[in-house]
Amino acid sequence: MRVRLEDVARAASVSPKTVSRVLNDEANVSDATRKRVRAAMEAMDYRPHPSARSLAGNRSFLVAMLYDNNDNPASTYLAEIQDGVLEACDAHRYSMMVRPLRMRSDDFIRRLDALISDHHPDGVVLTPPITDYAPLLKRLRERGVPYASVSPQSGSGIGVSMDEQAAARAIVEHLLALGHRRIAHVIGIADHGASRWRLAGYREAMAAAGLPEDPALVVQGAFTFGSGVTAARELFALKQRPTAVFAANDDMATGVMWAAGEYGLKVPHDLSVCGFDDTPLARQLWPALTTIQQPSREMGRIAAQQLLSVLRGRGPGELVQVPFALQIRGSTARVP
Amino acid sequence: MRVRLEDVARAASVSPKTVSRVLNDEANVSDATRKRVRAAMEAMDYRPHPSARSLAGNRSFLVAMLYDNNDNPASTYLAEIQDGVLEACDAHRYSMMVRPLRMRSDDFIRRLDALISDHHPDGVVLTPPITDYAPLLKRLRERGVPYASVSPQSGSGIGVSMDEQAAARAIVEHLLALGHRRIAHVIGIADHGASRWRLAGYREAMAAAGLPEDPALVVQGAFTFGSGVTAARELFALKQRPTAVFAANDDMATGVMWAAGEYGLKVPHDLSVCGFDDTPLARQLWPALTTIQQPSREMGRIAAQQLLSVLRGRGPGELVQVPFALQIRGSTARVP
DNA sequence: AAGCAAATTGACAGCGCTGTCATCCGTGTC
DNA sequence: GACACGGATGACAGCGCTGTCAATTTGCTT
Repeated sequence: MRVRLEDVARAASVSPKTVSRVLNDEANVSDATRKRVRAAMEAMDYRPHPSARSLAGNRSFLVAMLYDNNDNPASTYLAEIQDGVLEACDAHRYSMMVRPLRMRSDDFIRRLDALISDHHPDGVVLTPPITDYAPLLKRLRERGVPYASVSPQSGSGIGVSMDEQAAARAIVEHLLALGHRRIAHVIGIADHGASRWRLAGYREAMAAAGLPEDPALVVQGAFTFGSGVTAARELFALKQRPTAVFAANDDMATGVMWAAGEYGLKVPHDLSVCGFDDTPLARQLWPALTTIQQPSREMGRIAAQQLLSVLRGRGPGELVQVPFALQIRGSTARVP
Repeated sequence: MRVRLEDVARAASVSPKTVSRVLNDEANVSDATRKRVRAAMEAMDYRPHPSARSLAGNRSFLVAMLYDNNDNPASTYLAEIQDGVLEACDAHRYSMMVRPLRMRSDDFIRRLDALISDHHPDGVVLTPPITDYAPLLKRLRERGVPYASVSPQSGSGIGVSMDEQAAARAIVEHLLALGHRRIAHVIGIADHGASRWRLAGYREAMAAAGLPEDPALVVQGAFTFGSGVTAARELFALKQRPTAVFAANDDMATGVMWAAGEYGLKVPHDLSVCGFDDTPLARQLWPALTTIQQPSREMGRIAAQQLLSVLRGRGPGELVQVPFALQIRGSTARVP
């Protein structure tokens, strides 16, 4: 039937324990033995039984990816993160499970506890916006579950982040360089780190250009297409319309472009628009959207890699900074 | 430390085996005993150790959801299915893992085998378009892994489906009722069941209205926003423009609306547009999109429930048909 | 060549649960 | 009242692996 560790041991003329050592990359196995065992495993197509490993070794080889399904970011973004996490887990033969958690709900902690008790993940990957939810982090530490975060607001811990503020600054500087002065900003959901950083970058660039902030040009959105449309209508109703709009994400930027169409404004001739994220949509629009490319998939992978590094006893892990890329496309042009 | 089955047994003054019986809802336990054991489990907040259960019982309590990451449908759709599957699995304390598989790739079967050998799922949920990939189904049967499908092309097996052809017919009939005669259709990716059914429904409705098919009005798309834009430009370039466009999904319909804006066509005044899926986007557009509501989340849940019914020995499972709902919104109006 | 520490290997128990099979008990039958 | 029978319960081994610790071998040193 199934090939067991014992069978490999017999084939390689060593004890089961030695095969176990090779399987787990432990020290104190001679090169010759290691090679022999590896060959036997290969030849027999041996697959360790995860439950047996887990039961005996008191570890699950399981990583849980947690996300907020209350007001979570675009599903595209999460799907890409998930892909990256999965890729990293696969590489080390860890399995991955995804778990939605309702951040604002009362039984958040109880559900977290249930997750841990029921599935025993060796570690978890946190995605925005739950990367900074204090009760969550506290409980994870109490229960001794290591975690890595994608774009945490606090610059500490392990995981991956991108300098979103610098990216936002860069995109606004791009608009400034095109001669724009009345540049509007559509903010994302209030307490998300992404919203804060992008707003901060906008302000920083405007201030550096010596432009006083005009409160009328900074409007609240909610990361959705619809909120972009609404925000844009508000901006277009102004006596002094902006000549450029920087929306905190691509979905809202698309909404702004949509609203521009309604008002008979041609993009980019009458209005420059830019977003943030470089979703697939950004390239499909016409004109294509100037935006910031955020390597979501890779960020997922890196976060998981850092976590795995800890789980596998390969060093403490770190907070890796990934570079952003300003994608200049057709939706931005010189000021009319 | 951890509460084990043995501890519960002691508390309830029964043997471990009896607790095991209660845990697994087995027969031959008296009501009194069952109640007593349940109470003890509750009181001690007992959580069975999944690996131990799995090892001893030779089952994993794991469901794998397979999807194609080659040309998969919108990530929103998959995310919703995933949510539904997860919900059903949670309800029965099964865990779920997601696995992307590249349908066209050479090592498809090898990867599938690896998945099974490495993780031992008790069953799998198949999502479009891999619901009908013959080599996959064959291998699953060979290895004795039960599966349930979401919207399989063949009307057999267990899982969930929706009468997409009837839905497409209904939406085209809606356009016909509004007086439209030159109705165009934008097809989805060629070999997907969704594309075929929706096209068939379109044809059926047109034929029933006595309208001969005009090949120029049926253009190929690829389920993406961009392909919708391209297809629409093609249609708008026609000497005799359509007065209505039925796109095979909302993303493409959005592309059509976008292109209409480019051409100075007002929706719905100059052009009616409708889609299929009722993605969140459909409601956010202005005008909001007339479309078919497909309960993706629920479909995921139902497919998983059918699978679980088999896994838990609760009957053979069936192919459940869910109803669709025609959502009439602002994007369709009487013919000009 | 003896002596010693370090590297390598193996024996064995046990992780927490379930399958198998034996035992026990209450009920109905004649 | 003896017997059969089915339902309820328990004893015990073992799922496939790893932790612990002891045994053995190797490589140096003097």
